[in-house]
Amino acid sequence: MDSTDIAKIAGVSRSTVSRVINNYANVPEQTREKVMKVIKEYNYVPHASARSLVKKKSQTIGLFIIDVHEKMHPGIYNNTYFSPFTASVIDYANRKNYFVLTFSVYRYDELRKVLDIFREGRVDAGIFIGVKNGEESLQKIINEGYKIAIVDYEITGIETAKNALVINADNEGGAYKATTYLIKNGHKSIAHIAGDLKKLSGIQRINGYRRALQEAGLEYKDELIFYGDFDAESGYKAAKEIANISPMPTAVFAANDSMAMGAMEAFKEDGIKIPDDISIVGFDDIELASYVHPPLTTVRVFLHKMAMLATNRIVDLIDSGTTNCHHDIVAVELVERASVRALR
Amino acid sequence: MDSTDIAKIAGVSRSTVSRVINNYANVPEQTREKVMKVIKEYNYVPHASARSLVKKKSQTIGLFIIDVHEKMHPGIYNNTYFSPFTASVIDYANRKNYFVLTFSVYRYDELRKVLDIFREGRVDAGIFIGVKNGEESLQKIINEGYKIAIVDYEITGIETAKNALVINADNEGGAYKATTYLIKNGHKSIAHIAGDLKKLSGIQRINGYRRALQEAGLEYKDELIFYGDFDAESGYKAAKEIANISPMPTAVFAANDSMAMGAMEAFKEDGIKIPDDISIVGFDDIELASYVHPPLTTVRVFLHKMAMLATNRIVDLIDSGTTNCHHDIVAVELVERASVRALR
DNA sequence: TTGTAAGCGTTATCAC
DNA sequence: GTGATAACGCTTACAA
Repeated sequence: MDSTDIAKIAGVSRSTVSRVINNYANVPEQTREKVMKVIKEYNYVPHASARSLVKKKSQTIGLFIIDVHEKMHPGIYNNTYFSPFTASVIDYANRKNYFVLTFSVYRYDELRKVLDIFREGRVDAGIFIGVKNGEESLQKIINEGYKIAIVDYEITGIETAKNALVINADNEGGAYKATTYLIKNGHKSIAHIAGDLKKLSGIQRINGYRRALQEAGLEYKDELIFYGDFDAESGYKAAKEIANISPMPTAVFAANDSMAMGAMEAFKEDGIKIPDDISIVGFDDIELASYVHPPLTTVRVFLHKMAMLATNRIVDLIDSGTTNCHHDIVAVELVERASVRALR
Repeated sequence: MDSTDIAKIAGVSRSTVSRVINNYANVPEQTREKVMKVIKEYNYVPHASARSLVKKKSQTIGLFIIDVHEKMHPGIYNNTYFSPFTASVIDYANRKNYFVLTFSVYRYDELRKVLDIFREGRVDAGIFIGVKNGEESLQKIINEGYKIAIVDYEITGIETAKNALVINADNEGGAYKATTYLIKNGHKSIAHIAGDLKKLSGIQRINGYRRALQEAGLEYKDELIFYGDFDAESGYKAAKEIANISPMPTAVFAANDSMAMGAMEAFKEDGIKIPDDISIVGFDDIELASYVHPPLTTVRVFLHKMAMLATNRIVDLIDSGTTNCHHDIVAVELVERASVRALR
């Protein structure tokens, strides 16, 4: 059942069918109804490929979840972290009549294949999350002029990036808040479990920690920084080391909740009580954070809001063609739970 | 940069370029190399729409997450439950060179739009999860002959469904195991918080509960059945009612973990200790289950395995064209944690 | 207002 | 082996 058939049955030409389908102004109500009746009757829908071939528009946006881990447990993809982001992107895109093609990238070399997806014309734009800062394959995509929105990223070479926009959480501010919160609670020796410093959020969070210390007149000590990778296991390892410091720091600021939870587990194993013996603050406020014991004090990131911004902005970019290169910074908020103790 | 350009530069015809791209046998190594060189040099990739137009194949499968709730908190999509399923589908599909178009359906009437996605030729096949049993819109899709795999569903009218396959967890067996486990632990008065009985899993789980009771010679009592909808809130409400029964049942089998956790919260509020005062078993083994206190004893469903089966089966169906209508039942396993107490 | 015809970028058929 | 040529199903000038 294609437009030719519909045209024949309705007694008009293919062009007229097309005009009706596309809601052209210059078709009289009478013919419109006549054609619509046949369209409804035969459940005619224009073929997507034929349409995008001529319109040069696929009406779909690509969602690229980059989830690379040092050691990959093959077959186990537990990136529940991206779940609210993904769900929101799909929802907002669908609302604006866009389809979403989702990809998971588990190794950086797979990112090269992503470029071809754009070249094939399979997507009109892309949304990226989880990319390490300055990633070469991504820069290539930007340089070829494809429209993309990136979460947790910093675009270099701004003049070439007329079609790239960026959405970040206020990582620096959040880390500052978290650390300051610990300081206000009387903590003076605060360790930091840093995240993956190849990611913008990793860098910004350690910076916020540092600034809070400095502004409070506390010394930033290298031996209190533990380099993780945002995974729980690295938080666990860091905590094992922290437990061996004497005197032990009274508090830990972890760059995300997963590492905070890994650390909690390690402390628990060693008989170190939270928050009695050590306080801990995380970042992200993932679903689990409120379920662990004690419930984790953390910095809430509004991933769904970031998804909304990314999607709406990129759709605007496609639809309007404007090269209004945005950089959004989404506010975060400290959520106090029970993993921090006030000293003295 | 299209095939015409490549052809011109390489000094051959479009047909030859096509033959090279598609790895046809009858092109000599020399021309192949000559053409490939140009293709590489100009990063030529065939246009997806043009290709699927003529091949009548989009090389993408649709993933439809049906997530309808009675009362929808607008804008908040917390379906972390589907996350491992989604991630696995995408991964397995990508491995077999398929793309995945994902949709979330939050209201049943939106399901009608899904049919058009098939008609548009946007997807070669679809995978559905979360549909209520016998859903009309889905039956329509099946009847029009589209290739689909459904999770948690029962296909009626088997002769018309040559292209539909089904993947289910062993819900009945799992519920039987869970209930029997409680019985073996000395429980005789076991309440059941049923799930959404419009879903196959809801029905099968209550059936397994019933069979376990019967085989143990225990009476199935209507007043011990509480009708929920798989959401935490309904579990919470059920527990509030259970707490008022006297004598209170010594155990509860909830048809999923969310309801079990809702129930735990309610019991906690009422000062009812788990497992001291009441034992509880859930179903699914979602990530949270091991983090709540006490850690929840539950029945593990291998969603990623079901995703793998669904994806591989549907890809086979597309590629081979065979109408080998499968019905898989994926085994489940009881995971003992700390929410059940042995009586006496 | 409507129809004819060209074109979107491929692949498939058929000669040569 | 390779190159015309005709589809694939649609939109869009252009003509009428």
